[in-house]
Amino acid sequence: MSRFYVTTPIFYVNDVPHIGHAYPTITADALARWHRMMGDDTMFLTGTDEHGLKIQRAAEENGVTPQDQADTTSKRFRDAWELLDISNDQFIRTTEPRHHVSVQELLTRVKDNGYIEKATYAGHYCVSCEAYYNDGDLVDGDHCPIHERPVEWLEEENYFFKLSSLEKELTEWLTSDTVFPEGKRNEALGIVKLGLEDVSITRTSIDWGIPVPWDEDHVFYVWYDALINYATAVGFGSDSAEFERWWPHAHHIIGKDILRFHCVYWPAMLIAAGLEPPREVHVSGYLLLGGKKLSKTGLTQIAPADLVADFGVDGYRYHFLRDVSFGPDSEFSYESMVTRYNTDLANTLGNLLSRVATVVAKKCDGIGPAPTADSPLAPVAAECYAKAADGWSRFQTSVALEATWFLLRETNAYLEKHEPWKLEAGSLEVADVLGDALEVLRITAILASPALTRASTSIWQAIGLDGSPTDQRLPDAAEWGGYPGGCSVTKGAPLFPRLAVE
RNA sequence: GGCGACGUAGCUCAGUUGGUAAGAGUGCUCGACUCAUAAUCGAGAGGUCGUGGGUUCAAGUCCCACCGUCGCUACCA
Repeated sequence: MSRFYVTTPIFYVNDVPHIGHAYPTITADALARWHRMMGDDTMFLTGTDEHGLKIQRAAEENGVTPQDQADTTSKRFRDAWELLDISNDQFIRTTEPRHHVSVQELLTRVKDNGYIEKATYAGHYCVSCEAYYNDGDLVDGDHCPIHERPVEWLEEENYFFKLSSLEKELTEWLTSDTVFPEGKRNEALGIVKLGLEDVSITRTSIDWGIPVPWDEDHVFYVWYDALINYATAVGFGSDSAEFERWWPHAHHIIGKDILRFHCVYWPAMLIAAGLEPPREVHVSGYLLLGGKKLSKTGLTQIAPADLVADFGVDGYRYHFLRDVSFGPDSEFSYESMVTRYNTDLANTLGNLLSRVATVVAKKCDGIGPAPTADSPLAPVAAECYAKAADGWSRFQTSVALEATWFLLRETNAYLEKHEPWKLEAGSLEVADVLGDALEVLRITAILASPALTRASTSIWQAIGLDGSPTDQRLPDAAEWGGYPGGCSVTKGAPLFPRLAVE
């Protein structure tokens, strides 16, 4: 049995959940669900990032404490993930006591190992980014290039992390199979090749953060506190046996905007602390609207709940897992969501279940027959399973689902070829054809369950099986012949009612 | 300026280490069917794999240049 520890970024609580947050979270969720079915020891973590100047100021503006501010927004993320059937094992918040202990412990180790020193830092600071900028990076003289707001001049005595002394170790780590896709690994490698400068990791200008244990005037800069959440959640600083169990099996899913932090700073911190860097980092692109970043389009105003209202949880999840190719930037469009829903979910899958259920009712008295061992669909199912498993293992969710749907299309063609609705009721041939189709529905319910958390169970029940698809164990459950026959097949309301094209 | 990514059918994209006459879905055209959610099935049209060179028996897949889009980074200031 292998271990699979998957994480999403932890989301900053100045922003409410939108589809840009939901995308990596759904991806991580589907992967976690797949690995659970594979029988892997699986841990799925998400959470919220709650420290920093921006939170402190937002709280002041709202007339509440930073903790209140964090509590409110953090809950909105938990609610959003509940709505989307996110099956995270843990939800970490960086304001938790266990995280404070963990951060202080990890960075103390870094310091004890000689990787932290004191120096003065001064520069243009963007409160929104929580980052310093060089003059050349600014636009319009004094505006942050990301937020296009004026930066502020800050000068403070800080502790620095001696990143520059870890180039060799980082190059070594990045040269192995660690960052995906490969292009992103080269990008990270490029950052290291250009030469690394030591980075400031503490602040004295604010107090909404985790105190530096060896100097009470300082708190850790929010980024360095945030990264450590991945270690905290699996027991660093609190449960060494648990930490041993999960680390370094981490698979981080991130957006390309935080590549530098996850592919350079984070592994460097771990190495400096005498720990192993994460196993893998998977970098996704941006969701775009009209070729522009989500954050610049107003699309962040679209709450997942709005789309769930139109497409259902399954429709929402399926669209992002199937239509977004993990890695490159991806164009978001409502129209393509409608198309995908209608063709794959309503037509290919939903309609297949409907027609099979109807014919079983008419020709087999509603009792689903067993499949045939030598069905021509058996090798197709085996190949689709292999491709799907490969897709899931490479974080290529769209590849995995495309492979799964191929089996459904072949099954529709198989029905067309044998026309069971024209055959004699109760005949052997009609039982064979319908048994094969039901077997495909059983296998598909399992293979699609990481995406279709609800419909997969509906299909399972409609073809008369007990339990649920998520209780099945792969790869055995995907073997042809698992449908026992003799089950009562029921035709319910359409699984995915077609959506009118607007 | 330096480094890097990307550029494959109208659209969205697969193409793992170079090798069967370029793939899928969707869209479009034609035909079939009517069990089914006006669903399904079949056939077809549609690509100089950004452009131009090069390496090789063989390149979408490697090398160089250029064009386009984007990113990281530097300097001048």
